[in-house]
Amino acid sequence: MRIGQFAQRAGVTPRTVRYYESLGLLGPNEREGGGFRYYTEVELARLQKINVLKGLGLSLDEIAVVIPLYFEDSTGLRGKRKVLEILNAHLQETEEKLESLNQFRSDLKTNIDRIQQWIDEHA
Amino acid sequence: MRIGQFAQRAGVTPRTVRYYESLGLLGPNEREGGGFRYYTEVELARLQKINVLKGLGLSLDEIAVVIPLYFEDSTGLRGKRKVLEILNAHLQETEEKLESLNQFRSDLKTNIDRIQQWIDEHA
DNA sequence: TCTATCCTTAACGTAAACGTCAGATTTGAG
DNA sequence: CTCAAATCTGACGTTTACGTTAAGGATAGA
Repeated sequence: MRIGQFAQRAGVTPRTVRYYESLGLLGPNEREGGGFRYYTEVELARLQKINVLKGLGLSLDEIAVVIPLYFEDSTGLRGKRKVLEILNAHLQETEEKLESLNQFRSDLKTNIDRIQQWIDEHA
Repeated sequence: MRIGQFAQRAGVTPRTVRYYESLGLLGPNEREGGGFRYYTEVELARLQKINVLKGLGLSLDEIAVVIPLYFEDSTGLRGKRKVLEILNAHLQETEEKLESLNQFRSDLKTNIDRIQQWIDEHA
């Protein structure tokens, strides 16, 4: 599959795919024949994973650090320890975000109820 | 309190404060005497709230929509209904984010455990 | 073979959220 | 009163994550 279909199936533009490649998020693949990029389902899964992580608010730089874990086998003990560090930091951040988000949700609900009640009273 | 101390107590820079003012997130306050901005604890609470919302990934534009609810009394039925719409949309987004974030957290834990186990085995 | 469509690189444009000067004015401590 | 420190208003610079031409080469169906 070439870049057009590849990008479309992931819900992004070809430009985005090339940009990610330039950042090292997607590998420089086979360039058969006329210099076109060809992708497989494996690469597609990777791109979709990137989108999920982006949706969680990770920057592309952060994703570049985490994404290899899903698709490559990092080798060496020191590398693993480093990755462990990073992941634990992300875990802590994530849990703090979860807490804030729950608080935010409850604030939202309170406000919604308050306004709804005001509307009901003045209907 | 003037802008320097104000900004510092909120963990931002004076430039950020002026920027927020230009967006309408913080009011154009009293400009006693020589044209300096003077702030109170109330404004500080507002600025801190803005920081929390930012930490949750809301854009300044989105915050501009939500923040008045915490500190001002929006008036009029039509306004209330509109605000209600926006808040409900935010609530839905928030709940989706919560779900994704929980998934992300569980993925992280899985990876951490996997790596930790690998390290233990090869220690 | 022709042509419509897809692909290539290179380079400039954009929006958000500030940072960073420059040059003038105000404040407050000594 | 004096003078360094803080503040003021522009205005241009920066980063992230792409969008958007421009000018050409490759591919596939009629």
